[in-house]
Parts: sequence; C-alpha cells; structure tokens
Amino acid sequence: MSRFWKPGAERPQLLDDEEGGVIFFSAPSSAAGLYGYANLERQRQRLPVYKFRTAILYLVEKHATSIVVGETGSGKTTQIPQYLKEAGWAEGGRVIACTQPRRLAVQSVASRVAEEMGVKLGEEVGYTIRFEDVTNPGVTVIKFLTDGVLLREMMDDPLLTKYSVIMVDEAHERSLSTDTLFQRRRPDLRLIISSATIEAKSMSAFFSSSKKRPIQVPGDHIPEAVPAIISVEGKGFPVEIHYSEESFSNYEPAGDILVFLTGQDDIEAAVRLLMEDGQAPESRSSGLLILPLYSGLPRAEQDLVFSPTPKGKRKVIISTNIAETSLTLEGVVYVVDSGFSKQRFYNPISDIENLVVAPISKASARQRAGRAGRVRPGKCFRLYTEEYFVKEMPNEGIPEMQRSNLVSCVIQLKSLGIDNILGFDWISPPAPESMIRALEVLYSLGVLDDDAKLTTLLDPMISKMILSANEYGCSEEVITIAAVLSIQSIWVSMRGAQRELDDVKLRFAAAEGDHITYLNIYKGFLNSGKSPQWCHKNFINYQAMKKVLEIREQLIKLLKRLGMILKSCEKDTLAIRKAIVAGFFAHACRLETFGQNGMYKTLRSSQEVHIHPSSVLFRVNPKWVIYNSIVSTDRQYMRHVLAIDPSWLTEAAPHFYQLQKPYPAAY
DNA sequence: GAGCACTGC
Repeated sequence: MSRFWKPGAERPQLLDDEEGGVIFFSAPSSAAGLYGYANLERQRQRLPVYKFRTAILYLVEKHATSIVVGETGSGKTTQIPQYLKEAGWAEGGRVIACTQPRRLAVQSVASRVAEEMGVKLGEEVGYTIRFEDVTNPGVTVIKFLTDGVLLREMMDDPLLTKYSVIMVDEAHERSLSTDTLFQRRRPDLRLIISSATIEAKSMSAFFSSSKKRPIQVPGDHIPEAVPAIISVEGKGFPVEIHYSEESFSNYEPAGDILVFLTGQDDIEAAVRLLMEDGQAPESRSSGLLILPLYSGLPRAEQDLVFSPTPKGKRKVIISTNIAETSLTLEGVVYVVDSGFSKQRFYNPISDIENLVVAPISKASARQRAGRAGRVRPGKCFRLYTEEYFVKEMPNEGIPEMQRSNLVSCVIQLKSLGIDNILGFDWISPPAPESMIRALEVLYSLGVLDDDAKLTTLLDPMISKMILSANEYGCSEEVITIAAVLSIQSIWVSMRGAQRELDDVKLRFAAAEGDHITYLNIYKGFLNSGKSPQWCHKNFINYQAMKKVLEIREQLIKLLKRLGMILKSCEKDTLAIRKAIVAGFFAHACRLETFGQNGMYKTLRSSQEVHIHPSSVLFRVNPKWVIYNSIVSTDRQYMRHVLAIDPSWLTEAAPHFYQLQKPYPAAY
C-alpha cells in the first residue's frame, strides 16, 4: 500500500484530546495547489475540504475509522472519494464506496464526480440503487450507493471484501441501515464516517470501545483502532436567526420563503389561509405565490416549487421536512421554522408504530436555518423562543434504531452471523422490549433458524407469506400482493373527489378483502395493456403500478435464484388467503360483538383497532380479520385488511396461539 | 366515514 499523505508536505500536526484518547487534527493555515489548471480542477481546489486533503489521507491511512465533521457545501462527498483514488486506494482491483441515505443523492453525486474526473458514468465512477446498477465490475473504482444497498451486499459478503474504504455520508441522520452497517468489519477496511454534527464524539467513543476494536493481526497495514476526528468547515452564507419574541418587519427584500410545518393537513390549511388573504387586492400577500410541498403531492405539483419565481412575485413554499434534507430549493432566502415535525415512534408493548407531531432537535433547527443561506445571506424566523432553543430543545433527534420495529434489523444481524443479539453493543442501544418483541415475531414465524435466504431480503412476514404461497401453489398471485403492500398506495391522492374514488373502488372490490382487491386491479391493469389512460380513468396511480411491476420482477428473480417455480392458483382465493395468514397471523383481530362502530381487538395485545375507511371491508366488519399495518391517528386504523377464518390461525401458527392463550378471549 | 413526516431493499 502506498504511503501518500505527502506530496512534499510535512507530517500534519495531531493534537491529543484529553477526553478519551480521541485524536483531533488542527487545520493547516494554507492550501497548496499542486495540480493542473483545468477549470474543474481549479474549482475542486476552491472547495473548503481541499485544504484538508493531506490530513484526511493521512488519517485514513493510519486509522481504521476516521470521522469527518462538516456541513453540506464543504465538498467532502464529491472530493474525498477522488482523493482516495488519487492516493492509490483503488489499486489492485479494490473499490472505494460512498454511501448516501437517499437514491437521488447517490445519482447526482455520482454524475458530478464522473464529470469532474472526465469519465463516463458507469465506468470508473458508478452507482447502485435499488432497480439500478450503473457500475462496470472490474472497471468501476469509485462506487456510490445507498446505505440500504450496501447492507444488502453485506448479506452475501459480510466482510465487504471488494472494498478498500467505505465512506458513510450523512451519518448524523442515524438511519437504521447505517447504524447496522457499523456492527461488523474487516480489520484492514477503512471506514470514513461523514457527519454534519459533532455528535461524532459519541460515535468515536463507540468505535474506541474494546468490543468494536478490529482484531489486531501482526503486519504492516493494520490501522489504529482509535478513531480520528477532523472538522471541515462548510461554505454556506451566514443566516441571521430571529426568535419569536423579537419583532421584525413584515417586509423583507426580495427572496423566496420556505416555511416548515408538520404535515399535509397543516400545509393545506396554511395554503388556504394565505390564498384567501391574497384575494383582497390591498392584501399584503397579493405578491405571493403560495406553493405546498410534501411527499404525497402529485409529481407535477411538486415540480412547481422548482420553477423560476415570476418577476415581482415571491415564492412561499410551505413544506414538510422533505425540504430539510431530501431536496434543495435555490432562491430561498427566508426560512420560517415552526419547531415541529412528524416523527415515528414505536411502542413494543402494543407493537404499534405511531406518527406524532414532536419538537425537532437543535440539529434539525440548524439544518432548516441553513436552507436560507444557500445562495446569499439569509434570515431564519424561529417560531419559538431563544430560551426554548438553548435550554429545552434536544441536541439530536432520537436515532431510528430506538423508534422502530426491529424485526428486519434483527434478521439482518442474524444473517451477518451475529448471534448474541440481546447482548449486542450499539451506538444507541434500542429498548430491550423492542428486541424481545422482534425475536418473538421471528421465532413464531420460524424464520430465525431457517436458512431460507428470502427472509434476509424481504420483510419477514412478507417472506413467510411468499414461502407459504410456494406450498399452496399461488406464488404468482402472492408476489403481486407483496409488491402492492410494499408501496405507499396504488390510488391517486384525491381528497376532493373521494366519492368518485369510492365508486371506482367498487369495480374492483373483492368480498375477501383488500389483498384480493389488489389482485383484481393488477389484472385490470395488465388487461389494459399497462395503460396510463386506464389508470387515470380508474383513479389508480400509474407511477405506483409501474413500481409494482418493477418490484414483482425483482421478486421473480429472487425466487428463481432460490429454486422456486412460479405457480398460479387461478381462481382459488382460499390458497392465497391461507398463504397470507401464514405470514401475518400475528396481526389477527376479532370484532367486538358488544362494542359499537366496528371496534376490533388485536388477539396479541387486546389493542382497540378499527378498519381504515379506505379499506373495501370498511363497514363490512367481518368477525375475524388480519391486517398488514396500522396507522394511528386519533384511533388505530388497520390498513390492508383481509377476512379470515380463525381456524386458519391455529393451523398456521399453533405455537403462537398457544403461547398467547392467557391474553385473548379468542375462542 | 378518514387521512399517510421521510427514507430504503
């Protein structure tokens, strides 16, 4: 391996940190531009990260883990992989990987880097996201990928042998995937953790702990286990912060406004208020172009926020936190931060995930404010007091690991060969109840000791459903159901035209329930020749149907690899329903006979639940049902509901229902 | 008779 931290530079100065042996690096005072003078090259050298090039390479060489702290705009994502390649980390057939939490980021960063390197995307520089592999094995040396894809690759190759360095970008987001990624590693594999916040320190402590220390093998190239931290400043413009008790002018110089609210309802209400206000000619908002923005908004309406602001107007974008990280809005100079967002929480006792409005963290507040400083100095108006920000707002959000159902996470760890799940060392340990709940579900499904590969690739309940479908001879139908269940919704969002949508639904509705209804829709779609017009006419989301086709294809490939043969049961929906129950028996509910308004109770934990009004079984209220998921608002609503016969439950999972006997007064 | 922050395989 080459020694490369110079060209011609002296060894960078390292400072020891008193608290726990973490090594910090002191920034050099000037950057030396030793490279060519091509335009792109000069641009690269102007990026803030450039003057840390030597230091970063030195640290990566010396340390198994390096933590790079820097805001967006420092250039670390595009530059560090190139520095690594220039320094020889891609020699000898090795690959440099850089993960991103979002698909869009993977694509745009990869094309930017390919452009800077003057190569064709998909050759030396490539990317992999779900459904799209733009790499050329043997040629691609810098590979961008979503953290989810890397986790999948780990299932086949737990030591990630083809990579020399893995840079995990946006690690402060603390996604389930990245937190899981950090669990196992090869001693000589270099990890670069790139984070926007100095929470890096708790990560550093994690990587220093003895359990995580790579096995020390005698030899030259084994790096130090103690992680290094380096801080790289960004190049955003200053943003003035105004808190709520401070008065400010209603009139600000030109520039678009970005308002952060919590969800679709709030956003639509705000848009309505501002529009009504705008009707009056003398209204102060008449020069405003009001635009909502949230993930469920149809694509065409979303795109409006990117169109140039008409002359003499000011765009006001009222958004969820989709605008916090997922997309960048040029032209925003003012940010209004409500201080709240919708966040997911998981209750392992009831096994229900809730979406609740909760205060954001300081990290989020800073991220939101930063959105005002992309093009020039901006202002951020926080609708809370400075005292609240300083004293009460939490520094960081709660990691996803502590807010989620861990079923998939546990099965991934198991397949990585990690057996002592309960005693495992985490950056942020999840609640033991969540772990136990996940293990319980997996044991009852019988997939933990099973070496069926499918379970590591899909949600375990879906996997079990597909495996059972193979036995019942209805895999053709069940993979269609699996595909539909894994997308948001196959209906177009139509709040105004609810009646029409309901009428259309009746054309496809099956007495058995939603799952069979989806099969009818899929058949109709195929019969139409996969027609967008047919979808439009039936209030079905064409994009969603295309995704169903894609996921279906992916599942077919997977099943073929496992030696399964696709089989259709034609019109025998009993086989299909039994296969579904084999996967989802834990989600069984019984109608409360003496209750009112179609109240159900879950067999597992006697939770009160209702059939969601969007279900074809709404108001039909069969005595026994199973559901796919629960959405919880003022009530708990079951989504994707199927009518069942209770005898199928004991048939599919005798152990589970024996264990649960003290709870449900089921039979 | 109601409503889904955001990712990802």
